[in-house]
Amino acid sequence: MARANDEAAALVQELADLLSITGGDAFKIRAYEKAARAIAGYPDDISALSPNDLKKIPSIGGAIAKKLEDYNQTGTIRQVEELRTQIPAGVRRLTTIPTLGPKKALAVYEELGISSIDELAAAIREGRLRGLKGFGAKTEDNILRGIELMESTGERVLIDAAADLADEIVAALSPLAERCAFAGSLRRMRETIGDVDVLAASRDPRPIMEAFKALPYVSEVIGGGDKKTSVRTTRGLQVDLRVVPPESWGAALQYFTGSQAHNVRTREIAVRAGLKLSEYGLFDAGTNDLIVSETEEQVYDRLGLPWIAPPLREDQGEIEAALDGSLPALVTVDDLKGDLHSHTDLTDGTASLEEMVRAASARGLSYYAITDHAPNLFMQRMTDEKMLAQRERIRALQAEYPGLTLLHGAELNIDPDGEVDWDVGFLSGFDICVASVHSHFTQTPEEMTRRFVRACENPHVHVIGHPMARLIGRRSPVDADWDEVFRCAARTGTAMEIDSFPDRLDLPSDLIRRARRLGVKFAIDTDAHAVGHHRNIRYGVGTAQRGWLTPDDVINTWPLDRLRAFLAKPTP
DNA sequence: GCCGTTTTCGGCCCGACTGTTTTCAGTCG
Repeated sequence: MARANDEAAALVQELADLLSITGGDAFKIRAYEKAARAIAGYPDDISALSPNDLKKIPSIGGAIAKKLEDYNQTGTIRQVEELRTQIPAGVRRLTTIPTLGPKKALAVYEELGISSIDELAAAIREGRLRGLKGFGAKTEDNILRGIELMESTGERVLIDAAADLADEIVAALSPLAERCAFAGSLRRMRETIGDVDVLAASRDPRPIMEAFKALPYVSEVIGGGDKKTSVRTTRGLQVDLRVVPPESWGAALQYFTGSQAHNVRTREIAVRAGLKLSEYGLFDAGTNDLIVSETEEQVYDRLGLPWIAPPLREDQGEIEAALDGSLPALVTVDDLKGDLHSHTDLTDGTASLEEMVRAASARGLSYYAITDHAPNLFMQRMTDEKMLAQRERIRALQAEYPGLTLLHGAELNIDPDGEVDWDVGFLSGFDICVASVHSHFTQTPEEMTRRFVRACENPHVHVIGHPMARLIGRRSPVDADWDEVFRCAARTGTAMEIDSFPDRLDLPSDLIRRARRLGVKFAIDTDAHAVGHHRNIRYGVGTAQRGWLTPDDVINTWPLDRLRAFLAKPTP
């Protein structure tokens, strides 16, 4: 995604947030929020658009187009700057605490002058919120729990923020280096990233280091020499750049990709073979002669191992599997033939049916499911009539896409008892149904387990969407006896979703491995709400790889006829 | 502020849940 779109979207979203704190018109605020999503999800660079073209973007009218024009010319939006002088940034940060919205944030700011999360936590502990209208013991409790949840992710960022930054840095430095790539936890596709590691190969590090320090989004140079420079970006993320001689590339990439536990294991193997492995290469321990270092493949090969894909490098059994030749042939983005979960502007998506289908076609998919929300998620205002009308539009649109089979589906809501929207008659009209938990997140594990089991036993539920319903850093996963749920999913032929949204990545990789061992099949979906969300598929696939999945484990790598047979579900 | 097979004004994302109240405000999806 173009950086301008993200920055402009963030400014418009900030405008919405600030207005909600100052008590602006609710409809206006929603209009800004919708516009922010539209900008972020817009496929082309908005900084290249004229005011007239800006207005053609859905949800962007004259007023917001003018603000975007302001952004294109000045790099900011005047009204945002003005509101910032009234509401400190810390107050807006307060609204990111779960259960604390704009009204309560304004109250603690105006009554007690609190404008940071730390101050708020201290004030609660000192009992200074007592007596404040609308704040009771439970509220205090919830705020403290929310702060704790946020702090548990620490300074780490979601994978898409790190990946976008790393891609940009690699693109900027590549012309100056013989090779350039990101390594570290990002290359291993961990779900959150603490700092970004970039590796470059060159005989002349200095120009690369200088270019790196001069990047526009670098706010602070933390330190640096000839081999390594560390900076902090304007968004607070630390980036380490290491430059190595070209002949050390493979060993360096292996070393800086980690994980540390994986590296300990590979170095042990080297030692036992009379070798020494470092970031500079694989050496003879006796003579110190360099043996190999140019590619990762050479390094692993000389250690008697096949190349191990980075997402597996966690010392979670990959060394043993490599030694006995049982490493999985991991699923890749190219293996995917379809996407089974997507939304349009009929519910909370920002793109039309036609735009979403065009994007799916551009991905080279051979089947694509439209799965808008079902009526029990009341805010979406879904009706039988709307769903049936959408089906007609899909059937008509199909004629334009001979190579792409369009499936009509829905994302059903699993209610507290495990029931879903609509009766059997209506459900049987869909090609595919995803079913997800969207409410009652705090049931007991027993209730939650029963709920999922009942959903899996429903012959019209094919995929359990984002099963843990977590939002990384914002909402804890729901609690269930997952082994029990997975056994039921395997028995009933219900797939578990791997939702590719960077703040979901759900199922997470550890549970994917558990589920796979119990015979579960998976669907790697984008859950796209905008054209641009299709790009998130790389994170879902990365998570699947961390879960050791092969194409055979993933139903949307299968040819359509095999998928359809799966969707028929076995009769109990 | 956006939008239009209800077309330049009037509707739009409303109902459930929680925690605070004692009839409802705030938050969330």
